[in-house]
This record gives sequence, C-alpha cells and structure tokens, in this order.
Amino acid sequence: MTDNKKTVRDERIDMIRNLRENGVNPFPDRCECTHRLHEALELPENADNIRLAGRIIAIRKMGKLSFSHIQDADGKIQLCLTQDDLGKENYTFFKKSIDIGDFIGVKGSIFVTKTGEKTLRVTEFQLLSKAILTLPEKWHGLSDLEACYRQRYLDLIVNEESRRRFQIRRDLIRKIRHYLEDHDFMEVETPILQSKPSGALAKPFITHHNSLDLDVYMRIAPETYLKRLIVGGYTRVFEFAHCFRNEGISTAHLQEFLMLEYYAAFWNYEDNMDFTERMLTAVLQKVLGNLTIEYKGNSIDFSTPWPRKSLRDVVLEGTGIDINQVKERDALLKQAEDKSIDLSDVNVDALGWGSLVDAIYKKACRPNILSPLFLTSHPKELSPLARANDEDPSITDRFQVVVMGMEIVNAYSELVDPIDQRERLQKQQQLRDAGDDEAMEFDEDYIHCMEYGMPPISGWGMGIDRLTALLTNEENIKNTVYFPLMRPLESRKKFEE
RNA sequence: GAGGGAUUAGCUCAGUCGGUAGAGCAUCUGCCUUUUAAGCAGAGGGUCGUGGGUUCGAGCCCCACAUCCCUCACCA
Repeated sequence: MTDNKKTVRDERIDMIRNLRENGVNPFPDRCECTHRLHEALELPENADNIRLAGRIIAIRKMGKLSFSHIQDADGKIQLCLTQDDLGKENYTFFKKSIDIGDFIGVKGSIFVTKTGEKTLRVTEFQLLSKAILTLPEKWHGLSDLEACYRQRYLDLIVNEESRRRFQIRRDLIRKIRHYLEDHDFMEVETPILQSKPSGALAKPFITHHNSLDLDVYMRIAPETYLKRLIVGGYTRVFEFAHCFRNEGISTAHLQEFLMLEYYAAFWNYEDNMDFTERMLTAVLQKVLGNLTIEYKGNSIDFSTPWPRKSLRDVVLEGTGIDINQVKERDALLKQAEDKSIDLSDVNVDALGWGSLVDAIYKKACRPNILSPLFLTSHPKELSPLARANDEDPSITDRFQVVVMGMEIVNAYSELVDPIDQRERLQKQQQLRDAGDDEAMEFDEDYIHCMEYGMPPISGWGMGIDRLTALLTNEENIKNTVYFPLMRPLESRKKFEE
C-alpha cells in the first residue's frame, strides 16, 4: 500500500516481483548437490566442483568479500564469496538480493580460512527459494516456549539444542527397532480406531464412524491386540504404538504419545528383566555413547545389574509399613496416617486396599528413587492383565523400571488363563458399573481369543516420549514431540497481497 | 479443575513515581577483500495480548477475557 510503512515482508514480495521481471526464478524446481553439509566438512582442502545447498543463517558482508553460513538438519558450513571469483554482476546480485533465510545452491572448492574454518570458496551460486519472513534472532534464538511449540520449524532452524533433542529421539527409536529385530522380534501394526478401548486404565478419546454409525475409540494401549497376534502364532512381536488418552495436561503427560510394547512367548517376567537390562544399556550406549546421564542436576548411572525390589520391600523401607502384615484397607489407611504420610489430595474413600498401597508408594517412596530400579510384585488388584505369582497369588509377576521417580517401563508375565482372566475382567466391570471409570471394560472378544490357547508370555511397555525427556535433560515432555497439541490461536492476521 | 506468573518492534529484552515508546539483533542507505554476535555512519519500523473501567492523562492502577508457562490433583 503506502510506501512509508513497508514491512520486510512487503519489501521481499517486491523483490520477488523484480527478480521475475529480470528473468530470475525465485523458486527453481531443483538443485544438484554432491554432498550434504556435514559431509562437505570432511572433504580435504582444495576439493573442487563441490555442489551444496542449504538455508542461509548468517551473512557478513565486507565490501567485495562476504562470508556466509548455510545450514541443513545435520550441519552447517561457511561460504566465502568474492567479487573476484563471482564477477561484479553476480557478486552484486548476492549482496542485493540474497538474504538470511533464503535457500541457495552453491558450487566451489574447499579451503581453510585464516581462522582455521573449513569453507567453500563459491564460484557459482543459485537462489533456490526466497524467504519473505525474517528468522528469529541469531544470538538468542527463539526462546518463547509457546512459539517453539506452535512453530517448531523455527525452533529447529535456530536452536541447536532442539535439533539435538529430536535427533536423540530418532536414534532411540531406530536403535531399539534394530535391537528388537536382531532378537527375533517382528514389527506389527494394530488398530488405532477400536470399538472398545482396552489394555490400560485410562479415559479414551471418542470419535464416530459415519457409515457404520458407530462410536469408536482411539486406542489407549495396543496390548490386547498384540496378545491376539501371539495367539495367532507369532512368537515375538513389537509395535511403536501411538496411543491417545483423554486426560490432564502436564509436563509429564501428552494427550498423544508413543508407546513401545513388545510381547515374547515362552518368557516370564524374570527373563524379561534380563532382556530389558541388556536392551536398554545397549541402546543407551549406542545413542549416547555412555551409560551415565545428567538429569536436573542428578547423575544417573544405568550400569547393570539394576537392583530388583518388591513393592512390599520398597514401601517397607520407605515408610516402615509392611503391606504383607496389613491386608485390611482401613488398617492400612490408619498406619499411613500414623506415619504422617500426606494423602490429603488423594480421594482415599474411593480407594481399595491395592490402590491405597499404590498411593502410599507414589507419595512416600517413588520420588526418592533416582537410579534405575526394577520394582516388582505389585498387588493383583493393580494389575488386571498380569499373571498371579505361583507362591503368593495376592501379588503378580510384574515389574516396572523406575528412574528419577518416573515409571519408564511397565511389564509382566501375562495372564494367559482364560477362566481367571474372565473372572478378573468381570470384577473390573463390576467396579466400573459401580462408578469407577478407571476400571477396565469387559472385553468378550479378547477372552474368546484367549480360549483358543495362549502360550506363556511376557509383555513390556515403555513411553518413548518420557525416555526421550530423561535422556535429553528436558523437563517438559512437549519438547519431545514436534507438534504438541495446543489451543488454536484466533485466526492469524491476514495480509493483503 | 485449583493457585501463582508472563504477554512491549520480526526476534531477545528494558521501560523509574501514572506525564511524548527504548536498546541490541534483523531490515533499508552508504563505506569496507579473511569475517564468524564483523565493523563504522545514517534511516525506517509499535493497536504495549483483547475488551471495559479509574484518571486531566494509563505500557504502568482496577475488572473481565484470551493464550502460554510453573506448581498441585488424575493418568505413562
């Protein structure tokens, strides 16, 4: 519109029109490259005819000589452009029409500057894409958390730390996948849209299928489908399963999260603890290069063996309460009060004995667990899909891996007895009918499947997002996914053309 | 869901007692052939989150709302 209030964006749009009028395509369709940027840094001095492409993140113009840096996801390299090398016309074009944020393709040879930086001496260049908005500041980067979540692309461009975090997440998933495949596990996919949510205690998202006129649920866990596949004859299966839970937001909870689950026929939970130690240490060694991480000022050592303790022992050590001696709900509550365990924000009236044990553990014990610990032998009430222990049927053959007060892994010997399973799910359904909406829904189809015969199985689940947060010293789990769910902003201001 | 905090230029941030809206980077103009937060000289850029209120006068005080962050509760 008027000339005296032009934004940078207006000026860039004008520039694009001028470029087109002068026969320059501001958005060519391709660029031939000989190397990625991190590869180019490995090239010897004087390597010639090198063709690279990337986004310009810095320009330093000094008359007839300019330096610049281009960047891609894995690296950046300095460019040196001079009027002598490019000719006056091309050099002037660079100075006048190339900006920070643009993509360019360059050709030239490798040399080392006076300050010792490997640099491409550019003999030819081509504008690959003209940016019309400017990038965030080069020094402070983008620090506004909301902007990082909503505009992750900017976060990735300007914040090295963010790129590293997502790299670790990718590596973690890749190395785990390789390890499982190397140990005879098969990757499978099971439904996300389910007519009945099962496999965990959580509130689902509900949606609707139009032509079946059927309410369906986004899965809260892949568990019962993966076990159906074991019945189908597979011995070891795993899935990186996106799960959805319609629950509160926090620094430790996403609405949509990635859970790895695997199931191994003929293993019990003790076999599985051994495997867990081997797999996670192998993966950490490959991803991080060592077994020690720093998290919020604590140093955590994943060296094996990790201690194995029953929930009873952990509660006994943490509180002095022996849950084996206090099997009565009210008596347990009284002991907790005697030990002045603060359960004031817990709705104790709604809890049975098992849930009360869990509440005491979470309040008084779990926050103090730093290093990796196998927590075993949870009460049966807390584990409707886990196998009861042969010696003590009141507890289950179950374990969790607890690190820094976080449950990273949950696993158990699976319940494979269809009669027992039917009874337990009927009990859950009764709790549910009585108003406990965290109890599990009865699943006849799953029981029916079990009745065809299920081998001994140990199953295992781990939250990839939380593990990523732990390994990257990240406090907010939102930063472990590219685009966390956010409330939409009121419609972004529209610009006239 | 409860409590606390933040919101000022594209980005990072100042803004005193209520009295004309500030800096650095980025942008534009000029100079500059080894810089790397390049430098030097000059210039442009603001609905102070939104809507009310108090006041002669509000970025600042009051109320409501919006978004985000933190803590707590449920859940991995």
